Amino acid sequence: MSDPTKPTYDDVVRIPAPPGRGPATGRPPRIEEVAERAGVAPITVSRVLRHPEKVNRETRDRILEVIETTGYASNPHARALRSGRSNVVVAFVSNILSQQFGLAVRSLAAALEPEGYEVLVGQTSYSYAKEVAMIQSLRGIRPAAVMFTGVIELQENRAALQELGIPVIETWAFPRDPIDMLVGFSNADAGAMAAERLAQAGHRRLAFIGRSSGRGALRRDGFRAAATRLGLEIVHEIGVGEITGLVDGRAAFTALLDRGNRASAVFCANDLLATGALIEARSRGISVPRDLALLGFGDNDVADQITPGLTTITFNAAAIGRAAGELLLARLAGTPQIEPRHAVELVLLERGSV
Amino acid sequence: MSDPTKPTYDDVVRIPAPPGRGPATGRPPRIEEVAERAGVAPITVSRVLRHPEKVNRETRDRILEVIETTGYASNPHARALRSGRSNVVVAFVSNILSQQFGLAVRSLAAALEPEGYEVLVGQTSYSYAKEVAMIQSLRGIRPAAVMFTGVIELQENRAALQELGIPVIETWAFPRDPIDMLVGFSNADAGAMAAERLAQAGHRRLAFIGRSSGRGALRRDGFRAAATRLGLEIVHEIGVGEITGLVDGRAAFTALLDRGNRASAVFCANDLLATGALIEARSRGISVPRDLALLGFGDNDVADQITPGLTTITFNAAAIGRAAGELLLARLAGTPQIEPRHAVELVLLERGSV
DNA sequence: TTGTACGCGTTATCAA
DNA sequence: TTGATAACGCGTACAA
Repeated sequence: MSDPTKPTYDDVVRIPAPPGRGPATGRPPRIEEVAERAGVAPITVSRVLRHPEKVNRETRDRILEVIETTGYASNPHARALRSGRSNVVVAFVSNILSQQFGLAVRSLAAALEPEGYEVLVGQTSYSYAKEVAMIQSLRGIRPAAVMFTGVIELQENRAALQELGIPVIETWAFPRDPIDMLVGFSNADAGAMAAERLAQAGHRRLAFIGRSSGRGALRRDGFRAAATRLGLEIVHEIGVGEITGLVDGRAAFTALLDRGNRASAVFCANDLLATGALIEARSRGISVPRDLALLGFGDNDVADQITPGLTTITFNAAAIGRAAGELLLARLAGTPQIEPRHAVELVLLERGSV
Repeated sequence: MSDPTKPTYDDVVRIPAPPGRGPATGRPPRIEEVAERAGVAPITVSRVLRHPEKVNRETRDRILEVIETTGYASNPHARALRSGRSNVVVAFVSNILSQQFGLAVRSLAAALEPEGYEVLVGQTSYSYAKEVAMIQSLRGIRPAAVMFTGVIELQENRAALQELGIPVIETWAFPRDPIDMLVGFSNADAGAMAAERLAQAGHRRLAFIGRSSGRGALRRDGFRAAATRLGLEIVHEIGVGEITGLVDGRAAFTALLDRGNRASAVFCANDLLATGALIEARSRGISVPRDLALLGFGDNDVADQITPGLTTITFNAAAIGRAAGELLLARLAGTPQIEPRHAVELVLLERGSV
């Protein structure tokens, strides 16, 4: 198409520097220089930054002014090396492409950054090997805290994380025994809500589409249990592997039809799957919800924009990040008596596909 | 809905530790311990890790064995402090929720991690203030390199980045004068391709929907120039601010209709906008492409799953990350004579909306 | 309230 | 090819 060897140049706008101090240049200033200019010892400058209340008001103001004019910022490596602790909070997501995880990480960062912490994102890719490697690398980085968008299943990693001696937040589930702190919701309850909603709509024969490990399995188990309790029958279960896009939902739905679907309603344990299923159904002339009801979980961006809107069970991902940030700040500030579990509410969004 | 105060516990699977070495526990081993066990000085251990060719083969093998059994990994803070350089490569994305940026970062990480670099993701949120602050913080972190999913517009930041003295990669555009290295495509060409494709389909009166700053503006300018050249008329331009979801595309399309649309084809400079527009058109009974043609840019996940598929101009985001990784590795390895610009090909994906 | 002395763990530099 | 020494920049521990 375009000739990649001779692209037209883009006339990118160049925004001139505002008058005043130019860009910080050369070597960053060290604490010693700030101390000299302010006529104090380096340790006093350090105290102004770490324990301002321990420094005389006038001295502090003078030092702060020098810090301001020099643009001094302490070297994070030296700080981490000396104190054995850094201001980095590492957030691990199992899939960097997930919108929900992105929202949670974003609000975590929004909560922590004003307090001087830096949030960095790592990816575990639903792989245990990767998870082991990343947790090993934490031993060197010594972050201030770690958050996972998920829970840790490998005992080995649970132990390793505990040994780090830093706050650890697990999310996206509600296990009996979190490693340390928890901001999550019950996946079992989500599955149960699904069965209840479909029963209420009069469905008796149900199908399930979802991952057969991890959180998908937790939702499936809750779905199964509630179905049994309500006297419903689960006539098909389509297990899927890693979910990379809408295409997986289309494939799973096709598999359901290939097996001669006998269900009148389908619970998809993930909205990407549900949306894909909805698109596939429509392309086959299957009317949703008239011919078949579809219920999703997780609420991604597309779910409420397609027609009919996808009815889904969801929660506020940003609220998870926010609550995680607040828990962490409390713990890092040494607040005693923190309730280390926070439950996020599940919500049923009615949009017409059931 | 569910009672958030009493969620059901999730019975998370616990995967037992495999037999063999337990989790790394306690303080990480220091180089001194490794040296003692191997009967050498610490510096020799360091050399085995940094410049293995400078160490006698037998000595090296003996040290490597001790490293293996102890699980030693050097402390990144100490290393960065002493050597003034870390193994961290920082990738800044303007929006952590973007799928395309995610793909690029993912393949950047895949290219760099085998070589011992760690990729950390930061977010600039399309905000200059944020960008200034993050670049300032780089002075302390001293990363091995930086990548941006975008180009830097503020002269102040361009200068600051140059002063860092580390490799800097800009992407997602093709400016005349990149700060350092560049892996991008021409947004002007993308706009031109759009006009050409619509002209070829016989359209004479066009509309544009997109951001009126940044890369959106570059595509618009290319679109305008080509339209003029081809004797087409751009009868509407709908500028949008920050794009957060499909809803922005719906709103922009509605705005277009409110202005009494006279165009027979619309170029949306972003697929989220285009998909939103397509959904809005469908919900209003406007047939695409019969009543109105829609052409997008960027190819997100949804674009090829909806009906009709969105015809779009795109590129391989993963290839950008990969090429950036290779350029960086070459530079970091000190390879002389690197061509610091890499152009990625634009591709027209025909899917029925034009 | 402020300062002195020292060490965090590593690697650059120079010497052997 | 290997080692001794010092220094990276900061903050803890303790002293004044």
